[in-house]
Amino acid sequence: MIDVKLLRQDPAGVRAALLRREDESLVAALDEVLQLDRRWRDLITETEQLKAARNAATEEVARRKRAKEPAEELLATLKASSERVKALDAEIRELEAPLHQALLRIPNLPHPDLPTGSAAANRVVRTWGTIPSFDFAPKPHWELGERLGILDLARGSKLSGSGFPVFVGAGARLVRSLANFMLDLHTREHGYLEVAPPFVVNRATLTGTGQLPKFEEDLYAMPRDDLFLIPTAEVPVTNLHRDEILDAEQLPRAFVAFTPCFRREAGAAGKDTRGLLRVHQFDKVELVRLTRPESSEADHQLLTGHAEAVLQRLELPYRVLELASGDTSFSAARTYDLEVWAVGVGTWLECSSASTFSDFQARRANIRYRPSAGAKPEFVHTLNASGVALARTIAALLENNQAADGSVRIPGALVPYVGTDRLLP
RNA sequence: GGCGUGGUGGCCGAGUGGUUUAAGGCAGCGGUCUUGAAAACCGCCAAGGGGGAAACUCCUUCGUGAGUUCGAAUCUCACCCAUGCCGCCA
Repeated sequence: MIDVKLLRQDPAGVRAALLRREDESLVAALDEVLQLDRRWRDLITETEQLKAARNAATEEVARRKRAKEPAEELLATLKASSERVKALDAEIRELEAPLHQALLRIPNLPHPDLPTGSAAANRVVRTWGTIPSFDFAPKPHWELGERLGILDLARGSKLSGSGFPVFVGAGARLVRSLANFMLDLHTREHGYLEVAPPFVVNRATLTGTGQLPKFEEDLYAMPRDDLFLIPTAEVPVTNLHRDEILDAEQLPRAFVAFTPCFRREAGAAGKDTRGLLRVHQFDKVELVRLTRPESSEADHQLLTGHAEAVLQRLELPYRVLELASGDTSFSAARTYDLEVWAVGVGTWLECSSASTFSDFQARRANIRYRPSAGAKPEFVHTLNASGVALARTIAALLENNQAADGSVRIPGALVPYVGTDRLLP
């Protein structure tokens, strides 16, 4: 949620910042908020003056009752003013719901340093590793996976529909190995606290991180219980401290969680959907940090580095993209995408997204900290990065490490986990 | 699913219609004392919002919502959450 006070102070500045998201409809949304807020403040001022008078009179009634003095004429006037207050309160409540809803649908302000424009304006920050070359035509991962007997897309479709891959044998073991490798790296070397959260969450939790109310269509829902499957571990983990006031010494908090992620991918049909490129369920190791505002930018760099370390140890060539203002997601202020090159499909695959949300999620989820003892609570900054998503990483691993005979080399960092250095057809 | 019990500030916890402007304690902050610390004692310590240049001032909040009343933490109704026992169950 953006800061309403900032919007009141500098509506033109906020409007200009939001327009960098390349969404013209935001002008009307902001105007609606400003108008509702103006009306709300007028009403609240009037009502509070009335209430102050009423409270004073009520106290006088109490005093007279105790002193056994008559209070009938006061009670009569109080009845009238009390009814007036009740009517005004009702009017205020009717304004607050739409005001709050409108605010929840306004995205975060993009960081001033972002390149302006749509995805075409995304900036390559750096690249790492060497793209492998072959003296044969490299196969896509779905062919390699079928041939190795580790990936069964057809039976996944039978069970649940397309986009629900089944990993079998060494494939299932590879999934487990990757999860353990990443969790070990982040807990032992990067200082993260491992969390095993629920995969099913309520509306308040999804509102806290920004998926609701605007993106309900993207979620798998269980209407009978009004619960949803998590699209990412970011949702339950960021919300761990929802409605809490943390001590300054508790920051930064650094969590790592391995969970499945469920995404309806509504409207994405047909685009890059083959094999493991875009699926409805995939596993992901997620990193989440809660920081003091002044250290969030440095933390963002650190966090991105932690995700990169995974790809480096897996020997996967990648590039880091800084997303342009129009390509940065709803809640984020700034995002670096990590894209791995996959030789079989011949494209960059997004395996991680490392974002800072400034105080946007903290404001929604009401996550605060006390800068020093006795000081006013302030909102923390929240950040997260995939560290990393498994499906596309497996696609790249299979494709980049394939041999002419269809076997696949396992990178050294994974060998202790997988128990072999090569998968054979 | 059935029958109970409960939800009060950062935490614990008292409070059944009007000096509750929420007792008391813990934690925290400041002070006295002390070579220093602890202890003891004294004081300060909820959040959100409105108005104001500021000093300050006002309003709201006792799980949530609705109701009764001049007035609700307290009474009524509904819901949510937690918890105990029973039932079912990996």
